[in-house]
Amino acid sequence: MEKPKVNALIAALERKDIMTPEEKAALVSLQWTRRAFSKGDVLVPEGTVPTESCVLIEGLAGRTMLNKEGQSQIVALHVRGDFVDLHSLALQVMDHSVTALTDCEAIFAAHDDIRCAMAEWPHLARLFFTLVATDAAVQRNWTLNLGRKLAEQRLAHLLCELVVRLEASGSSRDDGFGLPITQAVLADILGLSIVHTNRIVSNLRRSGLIDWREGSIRLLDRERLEAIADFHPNYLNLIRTPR
Amino acid sequence: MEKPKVNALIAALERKDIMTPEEKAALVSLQWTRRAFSKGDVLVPEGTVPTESCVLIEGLAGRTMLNKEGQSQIVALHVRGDFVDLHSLALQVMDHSVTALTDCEAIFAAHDDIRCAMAEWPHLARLFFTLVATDAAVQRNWTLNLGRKLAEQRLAHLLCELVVRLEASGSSRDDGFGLPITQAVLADILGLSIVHTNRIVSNLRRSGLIDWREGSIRLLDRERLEAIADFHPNYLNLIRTPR
DNA sequence: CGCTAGGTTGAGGTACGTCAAGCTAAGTGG
DNA sequence: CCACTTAGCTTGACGTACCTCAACCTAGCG
Repeated sequence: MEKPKVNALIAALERKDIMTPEEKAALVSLQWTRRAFSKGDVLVPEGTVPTESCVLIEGLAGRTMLNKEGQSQIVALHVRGDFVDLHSLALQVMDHSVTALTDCEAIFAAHDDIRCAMAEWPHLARLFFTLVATDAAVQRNWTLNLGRKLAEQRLAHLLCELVVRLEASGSSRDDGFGLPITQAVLADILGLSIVHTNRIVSNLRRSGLIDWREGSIRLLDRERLEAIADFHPNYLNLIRTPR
Repeated sequence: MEKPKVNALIAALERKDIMTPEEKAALVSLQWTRRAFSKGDVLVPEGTVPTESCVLIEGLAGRTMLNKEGQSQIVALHVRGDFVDLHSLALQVMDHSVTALTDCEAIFAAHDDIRCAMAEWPHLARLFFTLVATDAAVQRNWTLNLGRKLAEQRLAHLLCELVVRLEASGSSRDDGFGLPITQAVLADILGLSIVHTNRIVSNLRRSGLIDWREGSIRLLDRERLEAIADFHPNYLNLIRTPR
């Protein structure tokens, strides 16, 4: 595994706290395997018991769950640098799948190796702990969005969150980023029907708040979007601090 | 701090994996402070930066978030034995409050002490990691419920989840448990209005599925409730296994 | 006895879902 | 080059799950 790939993870961790050279070396020296996925592929299938965890190096991935009628809900999104499947280190059978929403690249390391590194480097372990705690904080916000916000607020919140996360990972410039997904996928993220999703996207377009075409979106007025969404980025834990 | 209080936490951890006597001793030897809270009190306030974490010893606590109109959503519940505020070890400013939904008792330990114990006992650290990962798994399920399930299914799912968690913590017998909360609080958990919450509670009552009065609820037909909710307890990670 | 918190019910409104049709752009085969 | 198909987007009409407002009821309590 060439080093540049692992750098996306190291950069993500260094957004949380400064790392020692030894901690970085420990990460680099893990036996990483790189795999490429096409849009629609499954990175981690439901029902399996993973023995390795993966870091997303490129693309957009989603955690997909189904209700009993077969409707799907994407309960979480992952971007470049996210340690997507750190959870599986602690959990057993996957109760959902991780799927590629766009073409993706990911690197995988064995659970045993990760556990060894965590035992040897307690501060590294705390950084991993921070990643899982941050994921949980994002998940709580999504819960609030689905429980107590209108469709348009939900969409605005999603876009505000994504642009901040993508800026942090170096995948957004000028309030814009690649978003090559269909409105059907967006509907599954927002917990809406396709038709209603289309209508609120149109609303934001007509209000001059977003420009979304050919797989790229630009937020034309972040201040107003953040006001609509009641977006406060604290929960993303992007401030570097001793942990 | 007398030992019996810490035992609720040790019991919760031992539901995940066997612990060594040394690990238990390390937990017991932490400087725990016990505090009692009345219904409605705040255990951990929004906007603060906690320097200690708490374990719930008795009662029901909720994580409460607000939308900009001031409507509240309870995004997570905690029962006896839950390490409620382990997250704050890794995070900074609280973006929500933890409140007592019933009278509660909790024990608090300093972050620094917990970090020391985790550095010294890597397996203990992995168990804490498992707790946070499990919380996140529960949160993903709530996201699915709010996004893609009808009100009655949501309520059924909540009750099925609660009875399993309370059985595990020894607070439920014969499919019943104490639930001394108002329907207004239940509405904030389910993301519904009070009126509609009342209607679906009445539905489940009339269908002979639940008996809820005087602060106690009994699930009269768990099989049918689980079918309505599409409830599969795997995600609660209650199987003891090496972690 | 009046007050209050909580539960219950009805009537009407709204944010969303469902169904259906038509549109466009890209790809495919002749 | 043109039919033809298909995926995705868009719009209209209508249905429904849930919300809001309002009234009333009950039990507990000072």
